Amino acid sequence: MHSIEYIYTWLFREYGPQGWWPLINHNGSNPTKTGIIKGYHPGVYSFPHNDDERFEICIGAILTQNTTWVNVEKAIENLNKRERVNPVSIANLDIDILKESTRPARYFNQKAQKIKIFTDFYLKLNGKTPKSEELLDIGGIGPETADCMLLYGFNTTSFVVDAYSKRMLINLGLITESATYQEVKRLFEENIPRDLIMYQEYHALIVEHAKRYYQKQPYGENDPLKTLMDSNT
DNA sequence: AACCAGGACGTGA
DNA sequence: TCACGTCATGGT
Repeated sequence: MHSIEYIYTWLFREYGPQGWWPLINHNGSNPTKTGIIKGYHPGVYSFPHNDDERFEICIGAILTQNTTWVNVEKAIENLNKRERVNPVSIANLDIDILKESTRPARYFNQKAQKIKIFTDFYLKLNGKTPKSEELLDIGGIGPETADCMLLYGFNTTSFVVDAYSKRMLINLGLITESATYQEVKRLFEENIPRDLIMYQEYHALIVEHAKRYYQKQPYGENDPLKTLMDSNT
């Protein structure tokens, strides 16, 4: 078994199903997770159930750029108090109200603009699944945000790479600092089965694991997974 | 009180 | 290409 698949097996056995992507309108929760309020649905893979939920995932993907999820939840809750979070109401929502509501999620000027632009794009989709390149061309949506939308919102088996993934793989000796987004993405995709649920769980599991061992420097200092992998070769 | 979150983009060399 | 600055809240 390749190390990439071994890591997944270990993480899943350690932390279990993660219930991503969290939806704040969903009353599920997982108190074992770090710093979580609500919205996770561990072991349930039927999401999104409708177009509004899909849209909420996409908006959340934009809001969580370089930001903690608890702050994103606050932003979405703020929005939810004023408007039902769906494409039409957000498209018609005053930009200043949007900024005021999403303030806790950082960079609110930029993100409010991004959300407006994305919402117009979303409405034009008419239920279709966008290509990755289309998402990247909108502006304000980079590779990770696009992959999050595709993987969790549109159920497309496109692996999500983030800063944590790189940090962990560097520490485990599987890549170097110079590895690009696409290179890391390919490393994952070429070494695990092309399975939607596994893609979804794997990225979520990395975040959960990294929150514990890869937040403060020196990164991955007492990562039990590294100790295990070092002793096994 | 520094440090940094589930990034993206513009700039100048 | 790439290293670096900007964006600009809130928890630990």
